Amino acid sequence: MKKDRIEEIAELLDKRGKLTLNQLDTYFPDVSQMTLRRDLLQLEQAGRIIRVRGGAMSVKEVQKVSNEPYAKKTAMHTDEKIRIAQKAASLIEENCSLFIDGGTTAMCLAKELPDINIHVFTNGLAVAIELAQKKNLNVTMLGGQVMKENLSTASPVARSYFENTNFELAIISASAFTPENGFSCGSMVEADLLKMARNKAKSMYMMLDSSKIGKIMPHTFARLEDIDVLITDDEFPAELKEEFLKRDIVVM
Amino acid sequence: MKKDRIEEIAELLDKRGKLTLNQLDTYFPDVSQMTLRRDLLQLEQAGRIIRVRGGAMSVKEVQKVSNEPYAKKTAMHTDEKIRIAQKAASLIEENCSLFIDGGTTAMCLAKELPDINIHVFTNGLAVAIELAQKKNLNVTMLGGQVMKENLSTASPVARSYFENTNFELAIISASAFTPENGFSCGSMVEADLLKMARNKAKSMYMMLDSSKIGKIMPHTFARLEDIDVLITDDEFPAELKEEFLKRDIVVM
DNA sequence: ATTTACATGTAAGATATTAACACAGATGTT
DNA sequence: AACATCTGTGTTAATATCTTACATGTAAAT
Repeated sequence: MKKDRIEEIAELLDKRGKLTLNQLDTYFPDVSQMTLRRDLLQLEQAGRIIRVRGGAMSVKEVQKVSNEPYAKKTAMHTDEKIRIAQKAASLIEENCSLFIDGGTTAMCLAKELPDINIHVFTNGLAVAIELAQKKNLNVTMLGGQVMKENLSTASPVARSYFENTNFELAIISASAFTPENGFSCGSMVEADLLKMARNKAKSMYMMLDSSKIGKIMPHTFARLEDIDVLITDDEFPAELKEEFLKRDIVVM
Repeated sequence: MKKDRIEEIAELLDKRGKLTLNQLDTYFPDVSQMTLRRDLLQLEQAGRIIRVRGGAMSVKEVQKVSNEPYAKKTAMHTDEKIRIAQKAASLIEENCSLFIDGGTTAMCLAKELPDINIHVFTNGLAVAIELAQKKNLNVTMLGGQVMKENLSTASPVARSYFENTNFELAIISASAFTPENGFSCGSMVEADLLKMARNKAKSMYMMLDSSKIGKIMPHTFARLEDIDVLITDDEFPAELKEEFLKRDIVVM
C-alpha cells in the first residue's frame, strides 16, 4: 500500500538521516525507483523531507548538520553500524536496565531501541536526546566534562554516579580492537568510565564493526575475555571469531 | 576573492532560502558554474547550506520548513529571548565559571555566548551540545534523569556533582514569576537543582521574559531578593522594576 | 627564477531526474 | 456486464545536473 510505504520511508529517513535512491531501492525491492521517487516528491511537498541529488534527507538531519565534527563521523560506515545496532537492539528485553556509551554506534543503537519500558544510562549527549524521544523509556545522563569531539561526557566525577545506580547490561562500542591490546579508546577518562560500567554490569555486550579491527587506541578498557557477547558484521575474520568462541563468548 | 564570494553566496541563500545554480550564475557572471559548484560544496561541508538538485538551500530555510506546522513552542517569544540572551552574554567575562540551566532561554544564551575561555556547567542536553561547538569554552554536563519535555537533567544525584565544583555565577531562566511566589518552575527536582546552583554561586542572574510574569508554577526555587541581576525585555512593568531596584538588584 | 599551492576554467563522461506513454486493477456508472 | 475513469505503477528515452580529470593562470614561498 502506498501510504504505508511512504510512512516507512519517512521513518527510515528520520532514523538514517539520509538515504540514496539505491539504498531505498534495496529496502523496497518490490517497487520501482520511479515509484520511490514519486513517494519522495510527495514527502517533500508535505515538508517532511528534503530531496537532494541521489536521494533525500530528513529535515531533522539537516538541523544536525550544524554539528559538523560529530555529523561527519556519523556518516561513516553507517550501514554496518545500523546492522550491528539492530542485532544489539534485538537482545534487549522489557524492564531491563542498561548502559550505553556515547559513540556513533551507540547512537545507531539508540535509534533502533524499541520504545518499551527499560532504563538506559548513557554518557552520550546525542544518545540521551535521541532516547528522550521515546515515551516509555527512561534515560539517565551521566554527567561530566563534555568531550567536544564525540559529544560524550567523562570525568572522575561520574564515578559517584555509578555508586548508586544498577544495571544488568552494558552495551559498549569500541574504537579499536586487537587480540593483544583488547578494546581501546582514545580518552583515558572515557576508558575509566567504561571500565566502571563493565564492573558494574552483570554482563557486557560489545559492538564492534570490523573496520575497527587491528587498530589500537591509547587506552584499553576491556580485554577479549571481559565480554559476554560480541556483536559484529559479516566481515569479521573467522580466525578471530575462533578466539572469542574459545572463551565461550557469543559472537553474532 | 573566493572567500568574499562564498560569504555572499551564504548570505544570499539565507535571504532567499533557495537558489538554483542558474540563478547563482546570474548573480556571479564573472565566474564559471563550476566555481560556484565548488563554493557550494565548501559551504555544504561547513554545514551552512544543503545542496539540492539544481542548486542549494540554506539550513535556516529548512528549519523554517520544519517549524511551520510543528515546533511552535521553541519559536515562541524567540525574539525577546534572543535579546535577553544577548544582554546576558554581554555580562560574561573571560576566565569565569558559570552555571546555565537547560531551558529555551538558556539555549538562546548558549548560542550567544562568545567563544572564549570560560567554564560552563549546565543541566541542559541541548545546551551542552550547543556549547560543545565552541572551541575555547569548557562544558560540564550535570548528570541525572533526563526530563523528556525539556531535555534537561535533574535528580538528587546531581547534588553530588555540586560538591566538588565551583562557579561564580549562575544564570537561570524561570518559567514563572510573581512577586509573592518568586521564581518557580514545574519540577521539584529541577527546583532543587536550581536552589543548589543558587547557593553555590557567588551571584545569580535571572533571565525573565515578560511573558512569564504573573504565572505561577508549583515549585519556587528563588525569591525576589535572592538574585543579583534581572535581565528582561522592554515590556517589563515599571512598578515591578521598582520592587527589584528597591532591593539593589540591577535590572537590565 | 622556480616551485608550490591555490583558484579557476573546460569539456567529457557518469549519474540522476523528468517526461511521456503504457498498463493494470479498483471503483463507479449506465 | 460493459464502459469510463482514476490511481498507482513500470518502462524507456530525453534532459538536466554533477563529477572527474586535466589545463591554465596567478600569487605566495623558497
